[in-house]
Amino acid sequence: MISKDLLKGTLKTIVLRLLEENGRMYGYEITREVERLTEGKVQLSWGALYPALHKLESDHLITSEEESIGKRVRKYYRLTESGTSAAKEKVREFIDFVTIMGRVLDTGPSLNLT
Amino acid sequence: MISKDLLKGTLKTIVLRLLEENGRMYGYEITREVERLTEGKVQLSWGALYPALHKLESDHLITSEEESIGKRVRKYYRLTESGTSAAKEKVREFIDFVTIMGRVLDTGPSLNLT
DNA sequence: TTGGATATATCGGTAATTTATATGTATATT
DNA sequence: AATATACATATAAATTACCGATATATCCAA
Repeated sequence: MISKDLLKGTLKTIVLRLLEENGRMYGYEITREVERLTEGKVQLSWGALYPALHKLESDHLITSEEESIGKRVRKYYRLTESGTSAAKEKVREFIDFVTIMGRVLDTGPSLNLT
Repeated sequence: MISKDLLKGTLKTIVLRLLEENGRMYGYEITREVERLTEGKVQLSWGALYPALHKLESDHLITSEEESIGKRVRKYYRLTESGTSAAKEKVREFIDFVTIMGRVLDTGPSLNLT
């Protein structure tokens, strides 16, 4: 299990990057995919994810389209153009962060940036 | 300038690791050292640092000794035994975090862990 | 003598997140 | 047939780390 404190501030980065990678996804699917990729070490909470998706949408970084699955409604999200830029920027930001932290923590060869 | 959101949760890791590296340091010195190491890209705030130091002390991870510099009092901190373990653990935790995030963000060769 | 660097400290407010709760459908188990 | 679990979205209250501002005081150089 990854420290929740460290995960703070990474939610939007994760969402944007997954959407960039997969084209379109719905909320529940995003949490599943994160669990799969992290072997259960990261579990997004509904209480954080859905408000984050709403925020990204109101900021016009993603758009949604509802789809009916039987009687259930599923809400698919995809990146807008500015969302795509935002995704790239966020990932770059994260890499910068790790680079700098590696210097501060002097982690040596265990963390190599190219 | 590194995103403040991302920096959340890293303060104690930074403090513990710097103390591990340098033996003993005082608060002001810690902020200076972080600024130096990050070329100004990370600036710890007093409002975060001092409470964090107090917390670490009350958790017995660090101890303090006051030293008089002229009429000024300077408060040096150093790791306790459990603080030394905590420092190693925190750094390990951070590396785990980065490893997992690299997988989620699929950052490719720009972020290599060994 | 005035400003900037040194040095520690507290406090109000903010914002992201957690935990809990709500609602309803679909499917598998017993 | 009943029950539990997975699917699926959503909100609200409480928590908590952190930022920005403020306070206090010394030292030193221009």
